[in-house]
Order: sequence, then C-alpha cells, then structure tokens
Amino acid sequence: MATLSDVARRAGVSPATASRVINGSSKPVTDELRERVLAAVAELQYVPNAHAQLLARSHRSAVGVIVHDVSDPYFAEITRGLQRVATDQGRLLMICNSYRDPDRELEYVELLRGHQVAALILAGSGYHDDAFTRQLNEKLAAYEATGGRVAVIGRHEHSGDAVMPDNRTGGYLAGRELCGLGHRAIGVVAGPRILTTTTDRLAGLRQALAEQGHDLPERRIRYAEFDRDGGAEAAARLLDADPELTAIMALNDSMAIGALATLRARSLAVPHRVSVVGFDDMPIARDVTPALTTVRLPLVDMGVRAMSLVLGAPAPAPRVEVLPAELIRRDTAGPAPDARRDTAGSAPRARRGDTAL
Amino acid sequence: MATLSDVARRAGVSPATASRVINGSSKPVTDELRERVLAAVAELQYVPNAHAQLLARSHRSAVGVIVHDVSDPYFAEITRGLQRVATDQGRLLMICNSYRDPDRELEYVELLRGHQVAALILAGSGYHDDAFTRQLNEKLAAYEATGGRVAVIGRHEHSGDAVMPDNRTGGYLAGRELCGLGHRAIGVVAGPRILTTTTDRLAGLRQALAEQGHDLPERRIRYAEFDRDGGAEAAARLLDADPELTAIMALNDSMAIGALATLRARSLAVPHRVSVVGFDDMPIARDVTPALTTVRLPLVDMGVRAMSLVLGAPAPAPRVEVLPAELIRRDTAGPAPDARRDTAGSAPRARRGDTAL
DNA sequence: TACCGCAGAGAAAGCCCTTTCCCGCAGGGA
DNA sequence: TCCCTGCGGGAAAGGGCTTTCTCTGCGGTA
Repeated sequence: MATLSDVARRAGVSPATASRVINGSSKPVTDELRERVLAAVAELQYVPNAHAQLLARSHRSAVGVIVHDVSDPYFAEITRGLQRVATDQGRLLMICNSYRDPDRELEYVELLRGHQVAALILAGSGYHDDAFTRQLNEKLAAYEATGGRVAVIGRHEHSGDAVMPDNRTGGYLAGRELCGLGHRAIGVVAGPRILTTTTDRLAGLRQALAEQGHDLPERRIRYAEFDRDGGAEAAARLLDADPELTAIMALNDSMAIGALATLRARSLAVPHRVSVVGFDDMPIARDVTPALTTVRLPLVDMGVRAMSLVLGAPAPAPRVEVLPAELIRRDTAGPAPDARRDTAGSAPRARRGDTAL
Repeated sequence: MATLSDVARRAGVSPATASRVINGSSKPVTDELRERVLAAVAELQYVPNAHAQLLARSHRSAVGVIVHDVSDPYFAEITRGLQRVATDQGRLLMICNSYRDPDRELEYVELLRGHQVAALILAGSGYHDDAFTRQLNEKLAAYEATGGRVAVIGRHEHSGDAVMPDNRTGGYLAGRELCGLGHRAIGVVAGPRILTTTTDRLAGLRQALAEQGHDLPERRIRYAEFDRDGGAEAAARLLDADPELTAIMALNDSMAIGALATLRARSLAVPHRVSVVGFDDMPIARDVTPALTTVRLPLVDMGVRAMSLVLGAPAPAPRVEVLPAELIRRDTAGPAPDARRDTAGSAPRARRGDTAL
C-alpha cells in the first residue's frame, strides 16, 4: 500500500504539505503543489490509512451500536432510525450483533471502546441477570468516565440516557382488546423469560386481564425463542396443553407469524376459531394473511431519538424518553367463538384500509 | 482513556512487558509481573486502542463486506453465511450498505481499503453501467495489487473470484412452470433495469417462454424498486394495462409479496384467478398466505463460499462458482383459469408440507 | 575459576498519519 | 534602507501500540 510519504516523495513535497492538500486543511497551499500532490494521489491510488488517521487525530467520530440481530426486522427498523441521524451528522456506525448473548454484549462494549467510538448505543431487551447488569453498568460507567456517551434503547437497568418503548402499556392494550372481544382462554407465546421485554409486556397483559377479573396462569404461557420458529413451537405446545384456547397473544410479531403457521397447519381458522395478536408491528405484519393485529412501536423513531440523545449536548441528569405503544387492529383478532353467538351473523371485521398497498 | 504506559507504570514494568502479558505473547514473563500487569489492567479498566494495535501490527485481519442492504432478507441470509465462516476464523466483519448506489459502493471500497481490510466481498447485483464497472474494476485491481483479496457475489463484471447464483436458470424454471400450468398472459414485476440480476432473470424467463413459442413483450414488464412497495406498484400498473393477465412473475420475493398485496386489494384470487411466482425463497415466503411458489437460491451457502474463497489460498486464475437455482412449488401458482377447464374438478394443489412449521 | 548460554526484562525503533512550531522570504510601511 | 508582518512550506513531535534488539544476571559446563 502506498503511504503518505510515497505520495509526498512523488510530488516532491513534504508529507506535511501532502497531508494538508489531501485533507483540505485550512492552511493555504499554492495551486502548483496542490496539483502535483493530487496527481500523485491518483497515480498511486493512494488511500489514507484510517487507523493511522484515527490515531493521529484526537477527535473520535464513529458511533458503536450493539443490537441483538440487525437482520431481525425489529432491529432493522431501529437501525434505520439510528443510521438516519448518524448519516446526517457524517458519523460512521459500527454495528454489532450480540445474538442475545450477554457475554458477547460485554465483549462488544470493550471492542467498541477499543475502536474509540464517540458514543455507544445498546438496543434491545435487557436481561434479568444481576451479575451481568452490574458488569455492564461498570463497563459503561468506565466508558462514560472517559468522555464516552451512552444511550440504551428498551432496557431500564442502565442508569444513563434511555429511550423506552412502552412495553407494558402495549401489553395492556393487547390484553384489553382481547378481553373486549370476549376472550377468556388466552394463551401467551412469550420470548425468553430472562428478557425484561418479555416480562414487561407480560405484566401489561396481566394487568388488563386482572382488571376484567381474569388471571393469567403460568400454564397458559410458553416461553421460547423470540423468533418465528419459537412462536410456532410455543403455540403448538400451548394448543396441545389447552385445545380450548380462543386467543393467542404473541409477544412479538415474528412469534405471531410462527403461531399463525401452527394454526394453519392445524386448520384452526384465524380469527374465527382462534384470535392472534402480535407485538411490534414490523413491516411484514400487514402482508401476512389474515393481516396481523398487533401493537405498534415507533421503531424508527426510537432509533432517531437514541442517536439524537447521544450526539446532542450531554445532560446533567439521565434522560428517559418513553415512546407510546399503539394498538393496530387488523384481521387476526375477532370475537371469541362463544361471544360470537351474541353478535350472531356479524361478519368478521372488514379488512382494514392500511393493508391495501 | 488509560493507555498501555499507564498500565505499565502502575504495574511497575515496561510497556513491552505489559504488552506481552496482555496479548499472551509467546515470550515468557514471570508470574509475579504477569499478575501485577493484570491487576493494573483491571483497576484502570484498560482496553487497548484498536487503531494503535492495527497500526503497529503488520497483518490485517478484518474483512470488508459491501451489500445493498443487510436488513433485506436476501442479504441478511448471505451475510449469515459470510459471518459463519468469518467467525470460525476469528475475523471481524465490517459490513456496509450501498443502498444500490454505485457511487456509494465506490466510496465504500476506498473506505474499507483505508481500514486495511484483508479482503473485500461485494454482494448483490451489478449494474449495467460501463463507466461504473470500469472504475470499480480499477479500484479492485489496485486493491488486489497490494495483496488484498476480492470476491464478488452475483455480479459477473468483476474479473476475480466470484460466486454466481444461477439467475438465468432460475428465471427459466419459473417460466417453464408457468407455461406448464397453461399460462400465456404472464406479466413481470421486475427490479430496476440497470441491475444485471433483473436482466439475467428476465433472460431465463424469456427463454422458457420462447421454447413454448410465446414471447414476452415489453408491455408485460414493469420495472420498479426491488422491494415490497415496488412490487405492489408494478403489479398494479401491470393489471391496469392488461386486466386479463393470469400470472405474475416477480423477480424477487419482496416484490412478490407486494404483488400479492395488490391482488388481495383488488380481490383477485391467488392462484385461482392469478398465479404468482417469486424469486429467492426468503424465509418469509413460506409464511405468507397462500405460501409463495418461488425459485430458491442457496443464499447462506453463497455467503459461505464467497468467504471461503477469500480467506483460502489464492488461486492463479479467477474462480467462478455457479450455484444452482431450484423451483419451490407452494401455493401461489396454479393452472391458468382457461386451462383449468381441462382439468375440471381438480382441487387446487394441496398445501405443501414444507409450509407447516 | 572462567566462560557460555539463556531466561527474563527493558530500550527503542518503527507503523502512518496530523499538527504544531519554526523558518525563509517577499512585500509594505516608516 | 531597515524592520515588521504574513504567507507558504518543511521539520519534527507525538498518538498508542508491537516487536526486535540489547542488556543483565544466573546456572551450568569444561
């Protein structure tokens, strides 16, 4: 690889001058030298060594992001929001997938710190794991102590700036909807127990049921991976144990899609025999058939906010922005089969407009 | 941030010794000093400056990847394959999204070169744009001249190692299937004209139709963005122009899903009134209803191969690995409405097993 | 006892840039 | 004519790490 001094030598100038030309320094350089340098750069196909630059320059510019999995639509949307703000400010993003492995998360914090990122954003559920939480907080504190900025999305265990989707209210809205439709035998297809997202959403759901005088026994909950196959599997276990279920609440949309696959395989009509409600409103939710009734989270906005927090002026006290959840009624949630008798003859709810195109 | 010499000072050793302990150098260090260094590292929460390390070390280890968009399932799958091999070999991946912008692609090649990556992988369709192709090849050649390794996935314009999905045969298989089902009025929902993937798939399709004595007039093709909304829009334009279409070939699954949305909005039954065939077999294809008939590409394997090429021993001559496409029959392609009369009474094809769970 | 070899530690030379500091020179004012 | 100013350029000092080279002191052999 050609180096700066190769360029300087070829142009017959000092490395200092070459550097100034290449970086558009404010220090003036005569046109003749400038041209010679530029010509040398082109001839040698010179590209500055980014590591040497970052070492020599003092200011840090890149931002590190740790998500569970960018290819998961939930994180893809959040990342889109992060990216938008970062790009506007000319920041490079380093994105790392933890695949929900706490140890890997810790490692990535170190890695990104080592890469001298100006800020760090952790997105995705926290863990019910005190030892881990403590370690993470220590590492983040150490990072912040050296001037690094930190924000988290969707995890309350960190004491700094945070953007929090209102998971609990989301669960509540879904629960209220299902209760309102007359469902009593509601099964829950849940993500891993250890995730705070799981327990928060569950808590909201439980509260909604409690308000109607119902409870949510553990036997009506199945914990599995937070993805399509996990949802399919959990739904199957749920139905095996309790064939009379009239509704399934899936704690995210991927799981809901898996649950729909299970119901289809068992020829249980949705929503006539079993209703399904998802969570997150990922883009694909409107494209499955029937279109998925779900709880929308402003995912892109969550990313935008988090990046803005971290790139904006630091605050004296930690800021927490709670973003609202919203119920999106589509076609997978209908009246409970026995409740339907009361409203006999009423056709299943017409397809919602937002599913067309 | 604490530096290595901070650690050394605190441990009462030289930076050289500290470095040796921290990196597990083969040079022996007495246990006592080792412990002192480790203690200092822990107390200072020391993390080595990655840029300084990369600058000081001679060997390059990271691998750069340029894709159109990782959050697109097509690339997410490929990336999964890349990641698998890279992780096995302890390589870090730097992934960049070009968002199908050739200029950005060029910039990223420079960026990654600047970051001293050991290899570069470009995934995703090439462009029908000679100026761009020439520039890219120049840059890649310059990079290879300095010892960098390069592989491309799905683009034939680069002269080096390549992994090529058999887009043309895939198009051919889809075309033969539709012809076999009696379709003659076939519309195509195509990606951007400028992408070689579009033209390759189209060429295969055209060939299949030609073998049956049919042609594919331009008025039956609509070009749009290679995503869900592009597919929805193109399908709408296609149906507006020619309401008698009995089949739609979408040049990727995202577009197929958009086309299904349009058909649903217009109450055109799939596959009874209109058949749809997609391309790629992304994971979601089996979960839409009806499940999508499509052409499968071994996406993960493509990633695995490309990374293996680039991390393995260099070959004297460029290698091209062509990976086969395979037709996956599910539920969106059925007999053409007029052909159906011939097989009157035959129920629509039973749901394929692979859609259950 | 003299010498050799080696283990274990440190000194110092890079790796490739950026940027401050300094120098020479030409032009303008006194 | 002399001095000051300011412009354009180069020298050199880092930035934080790795690694080679060098040095010291010890045990072992002849």
